[in-house]
Amino acid sequence: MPELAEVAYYTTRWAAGVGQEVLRMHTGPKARPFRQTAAGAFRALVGTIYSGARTHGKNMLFEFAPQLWLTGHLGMTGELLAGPPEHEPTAHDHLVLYTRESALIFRDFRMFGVLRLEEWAGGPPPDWLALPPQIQDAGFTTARVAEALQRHARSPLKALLLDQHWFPGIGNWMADEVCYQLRLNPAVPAGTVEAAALRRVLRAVCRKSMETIGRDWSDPPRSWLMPHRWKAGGVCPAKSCGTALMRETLRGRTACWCPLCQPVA
DNA sequence: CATCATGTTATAAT
DNA sequence: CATTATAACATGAT
Repeated sequence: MPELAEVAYYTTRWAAGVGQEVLRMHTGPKARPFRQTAAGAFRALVGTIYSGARTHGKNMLFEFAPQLWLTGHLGMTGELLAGPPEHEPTAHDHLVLYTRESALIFRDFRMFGVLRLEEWAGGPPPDWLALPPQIQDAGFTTARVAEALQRHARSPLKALLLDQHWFPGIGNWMADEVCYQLRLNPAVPAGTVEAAALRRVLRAVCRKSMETIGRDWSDPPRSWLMPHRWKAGGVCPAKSCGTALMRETLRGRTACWCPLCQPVA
């Protein structure tokens, strides 16, 4: 499920444990969520203080003082929850951190998500700091967008938008949304796209998503493609359009677009 | 039973 | 080497 704003929202659910000591923890029996850091290593979190979270695209960083950092992402079906201190882990709760007042839960039935633990003093670990500029950041310049478009000139626009190195946090529905708002077919070659316009739409979509979904899971505007793209019989929300939306597999993912507003060129 | 799912990554092909 | 395309991963819903 999670893209930029969904990931941001999920991390806020762990705010229930901020400032509290980890009294005990639970790791589930499945190895896959722990393919990068062995499950046993997470015992080191017991006795630390959970001091807060931040996100970068779909990546999450949680600080446990002193100098332990829990990182990872939610894959396709991951989510974070806060439960009562007596929470009984379900089959899909791969990590549960218990504080005096709450249980911080990492749940992911499909297990494409991953959890890592890093020890680093004096701030976030180097691999976190080395992540590329986020779309919301000042460093996300038109020149950078232009470089991405040029280097992947023959790639379909939507496929490039899913590249986390260039467009951190963009996932399937956001990529479709950006194409829709640009009135460009998802399959147009990236090399034909105007960088400044793409940057403007990307930033607008990210900002509004964070203000709605990211803040309280409220709905993005009805004028967006997003609320219509999966509905059976979904139609283009543009005024005086109403055309049936198209769906087709592009580079292994389902793309959705309006054939009238986003013609194939 | 077959198909599909809001993601990432290794590997193959150009 | 750089870029583009595909398959695999694991599980549940339809």
